[in-house]
Amino acid sequence: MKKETLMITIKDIARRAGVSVSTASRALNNNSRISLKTRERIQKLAKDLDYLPNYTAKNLTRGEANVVGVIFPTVESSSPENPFYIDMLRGINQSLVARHYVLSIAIGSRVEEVLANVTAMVQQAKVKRFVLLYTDENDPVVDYLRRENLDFVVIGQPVGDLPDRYVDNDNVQAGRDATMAILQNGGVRNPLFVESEYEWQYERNRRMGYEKAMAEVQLEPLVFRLPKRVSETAVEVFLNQHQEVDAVIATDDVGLLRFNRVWSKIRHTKKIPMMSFNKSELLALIDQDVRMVDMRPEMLGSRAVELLFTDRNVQKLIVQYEL
Amino acid sequence: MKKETLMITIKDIARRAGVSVSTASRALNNNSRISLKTRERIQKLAKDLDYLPNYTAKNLTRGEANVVGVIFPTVESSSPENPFYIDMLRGINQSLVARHYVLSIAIGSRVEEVLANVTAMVQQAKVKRFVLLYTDENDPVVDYLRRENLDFVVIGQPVGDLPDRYVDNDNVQAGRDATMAILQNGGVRNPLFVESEYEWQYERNRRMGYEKAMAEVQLEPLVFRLPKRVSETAVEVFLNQHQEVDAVIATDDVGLLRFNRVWSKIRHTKKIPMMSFNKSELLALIDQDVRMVDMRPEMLGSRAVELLFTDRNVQKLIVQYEL
DNA sequence: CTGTTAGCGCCTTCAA
DNA sequence: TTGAAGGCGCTAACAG
Repeated sequence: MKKETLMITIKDIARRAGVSVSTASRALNNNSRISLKTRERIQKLAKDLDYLPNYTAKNLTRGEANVVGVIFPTVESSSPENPFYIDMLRGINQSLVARHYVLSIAIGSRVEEVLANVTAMVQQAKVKRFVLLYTDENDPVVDYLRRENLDFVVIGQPVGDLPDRYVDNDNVQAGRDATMAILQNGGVRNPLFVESEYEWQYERNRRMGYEKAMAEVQLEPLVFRLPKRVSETAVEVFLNQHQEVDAVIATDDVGLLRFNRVWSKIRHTKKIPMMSFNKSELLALIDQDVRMVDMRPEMLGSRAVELLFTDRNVQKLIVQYEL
Repeated sequence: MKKETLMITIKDIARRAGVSVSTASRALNNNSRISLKTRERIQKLAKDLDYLPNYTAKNLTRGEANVVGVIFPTVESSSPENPFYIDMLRGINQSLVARHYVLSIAIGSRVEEVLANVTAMVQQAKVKRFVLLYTDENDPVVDYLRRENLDFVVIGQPVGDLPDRYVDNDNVQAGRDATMAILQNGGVRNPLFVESEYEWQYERNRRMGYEKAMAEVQLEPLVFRLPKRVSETAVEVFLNQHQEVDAVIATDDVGLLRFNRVWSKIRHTKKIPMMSFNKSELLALIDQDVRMVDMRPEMLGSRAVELLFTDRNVQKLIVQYEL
């Protein structure tokens, strides 16, 4: 083993402070059994000596690593190709650094890979806490976490009525607010709601909000689900049948982009208000008046970590979006 | 400390095998000082008992964590909002899992955050190996890694002529091949090269390849740099001045999308061959015959890890792209 | 309130 | 070729 150049341990602290190692340890951990005076003295000394605890040693005695595992969806189950994920990572990491924890990730192209990854983390690296960046029904990974009684928090509302803890936006409310906002534009009476073919939970919720808003103002809701294949015809047919559409709310940027492609082709003169969720540089590519609801992915990430370190009876946290 | 339900240690193995702990340890590490016979016997026993080494303990004695830190660019220095990164992560992780290593990430919105993140990893978590997902001149993070003599590999060719080890595609060759391929389309004589405003190293290289190819076939190269602001006018002006353009090679998908937006507006009848680097679902949004060069980000990731675990005099690895 | 002692799981020098 | 003993840095049970 290559010797560290210089590395201050509690031993050094103990010696220099003229106390035993255990006292030093307790003082550094702010144990109330040590007199406040010596605690402060030792903590100051530690700071002066630039003491940094060795977490690999701590982990050994704790039986848990100072690591939170972040689990990515596979390509099939979701779309990890989404910038949203990077933002969430940044938020997660920010909260972790503050707690002297480290972010580790589990990622793979198939569920089995991911599961193997997670079990390795648990069994060999002693990771006990996880953040899931997706929800999926009958997910073997979640099954495993539950079975092993590990701590985990999901980002995004779980589909069933499961007891898992989660962090999410209030997507129903967001859908409603977005609709109301777009109706502020003078004369808008027929905003179209565009959703993807995947029926994500958040899409369902945003649509509910949309429908709620439309009901409130006594307008007829109109929903279009983008077809699986990226083809123009379906959209074109729909738009021809619905000449009345005078605004659009899409569940995400790519959806709006797909829609706009057809719109600008067959209605190229006409500008209408458009709305999307999540800010994205892609929206700059749309030659329309686009507004967006920022779901604040960073905040979702950092709140997830907070929830993870709260006692287990706190079930969920809602993150406020920004219009 | 919560007691583990059941956890087999080398002690158990040693006892059941009737040998001492040190022999068990050595046998499991395939130390040649132990007779092949007992080595095999003990390894078999370990497997039968589902023995898994405790890496937090190993790490303590090794003085190094079984962790590789993956460092993300900040938003300013690059664009982490790129799906490319997720693919690289997947590749990196795949190689790491095989080595019983874990992937940790350092990410932040400002360089200082990232640097703090990295130093914490080094000092407190004993991480000694890193993969950088970006290159930047005068990067304090790289400075730190060099100064501390830590092992790191960069993905993407470093700008200066620095001694850092890196993994990259042969972008010059890729640019040449892409150009040659597009020239195969009957009648193409004036393929335009579209690059971003950022002057990334890989763009420069691809352009070099493009210019090389054009020189070889004695055609006049034509390069357009997208303006910073997402505005149509510059592109439009350029296209009006260059009616001859009959094919496009863009350095990335968003660039092609931006270009195509104008193209389809002012030349909407005309279809031309287009080419982009990196596969991307966004390209499906272009109503043209688009081909792409797959730079194989997963492979870049996994090769980076291999390089990281090779002795330091191997300087670089080139990953083959796919046309 | 503080010190002594043992131990977490594994590795490695030293001795046989 | 193997074993005994000590140690990595830190924590915790038990004394005093």
